[in-house]
Amino acid sequence: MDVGARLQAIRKLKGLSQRELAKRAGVTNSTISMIEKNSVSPSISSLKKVLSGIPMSLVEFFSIDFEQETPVQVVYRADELVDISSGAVTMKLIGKAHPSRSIAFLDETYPPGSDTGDEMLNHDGEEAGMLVDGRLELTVGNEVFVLESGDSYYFESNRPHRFRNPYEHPARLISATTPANF
Amino acid sequence: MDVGARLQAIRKLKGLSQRELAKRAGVTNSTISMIEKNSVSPSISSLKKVLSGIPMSLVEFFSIDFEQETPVQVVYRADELVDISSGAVTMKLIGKAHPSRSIAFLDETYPPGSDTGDEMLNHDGEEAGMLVDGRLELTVGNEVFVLESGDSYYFESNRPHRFRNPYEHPARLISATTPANF
DNA sequence: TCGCTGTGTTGTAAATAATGAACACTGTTG
DNA sequence: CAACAGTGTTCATTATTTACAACACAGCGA
Repeated sequence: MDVGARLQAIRKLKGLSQRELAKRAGVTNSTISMIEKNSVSPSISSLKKVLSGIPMSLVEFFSIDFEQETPVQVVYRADELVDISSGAVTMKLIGKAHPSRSIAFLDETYPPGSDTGDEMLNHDGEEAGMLVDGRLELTVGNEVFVLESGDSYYFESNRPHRFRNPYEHPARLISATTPANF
Repeated sequence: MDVGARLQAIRKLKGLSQRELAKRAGVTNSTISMIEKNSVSPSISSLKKVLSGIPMSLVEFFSIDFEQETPVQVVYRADELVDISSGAVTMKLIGKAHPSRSIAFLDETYPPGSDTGDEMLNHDGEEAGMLVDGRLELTVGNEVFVLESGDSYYFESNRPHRFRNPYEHPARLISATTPANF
């Protein structure tokens, strides 16, 4: 969805005219018009100024999702999960029919010897999980933990982290990440 | 945090020089320089073009949080979870030491005959969960489901929902809700 | 040392966006 | 109908941003 259509949709949702918004934002109505018609690409400062009249932040502006479809499916049977595995680790995603999920809820299985590798993620977000079977090694930052069945974790996704199973038995982990990066 | 500092921080995190990023993005190095020094306010299309060389979306760009989180507890042992039970249902919260959590990750146990009652939740958000033991009845809207071990669910929190265990054995559910309402 | 390659920082000219003042259109009101 | 207040659009001018090219500086190897 382009910037113009986005702005227009938001403006109309708020019940504002181009002139009204322009007045509140401290710009001219023609500016709003041009932006909405995509005949210009506004500068960050301009768009910020315009949005201040709503008011709305840049993040909100680009995040707003206008699709508000009613999610059809609620329950997913054990054999209905989407397999998004990469490598040895089995990852099954819950809620495949959900259009714009905000949680990535996974059922993960780490066979002996498996490893997610070192990830350096910068984006915002948090993740939590609980080990329901087996034993698993978790590294967050420069700390190494050994999770036993029933143990859990919670950390910021932007901290470098890694899961590894150096043990003899497979480990089963149920995890949740937000925002969903799948 | 301003746009210039933000771009510079991200660029350096990715280990790119101004020229390298400029080349990947299809702009000139001076553009990057000016933006980072805040001597200009780039247009949306320009910034988008620049970010495409990272690559990164506008949402991500404005969302990234550079605050170095104070190291908090990462791993929670099985006996360290916070019991937030109300009534017969046992609910244990993961990540008690986490200052401002965005996920409520719970280990829930429904004894035979237990029931969350009819909840009409107004708050926004989504929730997902997986049944790891027993059998549980889930009502969402006017639909009733019977979850077996390994089954899962995903729905919008604002839909009326209810969990109930009319069976003989306790049911264990692992769930995630966002945003966290605890 | 010199030359080279990388870095980021400037001028100046060309491209692009914002303003201010029109325009055309609609619905309302006397 | 005619005057009016509202809407969004368009155009010439002004202001801002971009590209291109040069510059200054730092590290490195012959």
